[in-house]
Amino acid sequence: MTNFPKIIREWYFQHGRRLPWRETKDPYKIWISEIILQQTRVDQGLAYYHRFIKAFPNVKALADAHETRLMQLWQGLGYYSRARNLHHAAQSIVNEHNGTMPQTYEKIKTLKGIGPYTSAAIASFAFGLPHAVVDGNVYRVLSRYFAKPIPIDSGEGKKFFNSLANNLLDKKDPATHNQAIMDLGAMVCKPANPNCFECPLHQSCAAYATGTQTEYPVKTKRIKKKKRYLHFLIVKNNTHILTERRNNKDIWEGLFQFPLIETPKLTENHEITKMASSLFKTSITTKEILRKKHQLTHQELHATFYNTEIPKESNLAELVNTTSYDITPVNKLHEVPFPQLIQKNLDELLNPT
DNA sequence: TAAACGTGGGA
DNA sequence: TTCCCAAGTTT
Repeated sequence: MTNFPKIIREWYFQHGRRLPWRETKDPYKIWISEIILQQTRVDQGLAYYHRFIKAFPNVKALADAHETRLMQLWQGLGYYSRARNLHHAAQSIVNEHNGTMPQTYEKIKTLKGIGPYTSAAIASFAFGLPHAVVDGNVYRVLSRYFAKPIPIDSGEGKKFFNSLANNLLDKKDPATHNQAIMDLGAMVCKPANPNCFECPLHQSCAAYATGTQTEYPVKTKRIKKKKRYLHFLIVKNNTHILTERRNNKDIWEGLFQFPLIETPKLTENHEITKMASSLFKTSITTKEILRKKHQLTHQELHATFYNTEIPKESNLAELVNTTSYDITPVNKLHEVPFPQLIQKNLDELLNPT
């Protein structure tokens, strides 16, 4: 038997971080914080949390919002399906749960974007219910502490660590216990270079005893990346510029971009000019202005941006063959939620040197 | 069940 | 530069 819960609890009272979503029991705020923090570091999510709560102080405000407004607030945070799911879930809460967060683990988990981890987090933090959170931190802490070589990305591993975490859980104060084990993972039992000397558990940690900390957690899958070649066309006159919303089941769904031509391999400018011409009613030329490589988890994006040379006084609506483009005032461009690949290069694209 | 979904920081 | 990975979920 172990006094694991008692040890991490005392450590947490001394060393745990004070974070805004820990100062409240409001299920709404806890929910928002948990979604923001999925696959995201506290440092990266903190400012987004404050902006989001300010813009949407309650579930009704969120449910009533326009999706593009959500995307503006989420811009730069990544995994944009989180924002769409948040919107969907807010409407479910308003329409089917009388505007309040459901109060059992199973019911919370039925909401879009809420899986086992987030449901346990909300259930324990907001309602004090005895459900152990199992996130990346918990997998790491437990797999090291017990030196368990079961892959955490297997069905067996998930089941094993979930039941282990629940067996260890302090049923009298699940909220503190859950915060404690995650904080320990984030601050001490870190992925690389864990601070074992200051870890309250090191005397009984099986990995520490054998110096094998960095061998855990075990994972099986390796990710393979595919390369994509994206060609964005800057089409603007004196006042306006063409944009389009990404709607297909693909990266950046719900965000905006400049008119895109995608090719299966690296493509020369004159080829792009030919392909671009079919989008327009008059003949145009394209001039390359910028190339960027952009890494995603599963894709390596090779982006090329082109200035499309058109008469300064062109009527953009009459210039193009399709209605799938939006005609956006250039002075409103800063309000458009773009992926970082575009956002980070906006100034250079609009004022090419 | 495996694969896909973003971004930025650190080694 | 390149790789790993961080408060996971969906399909």
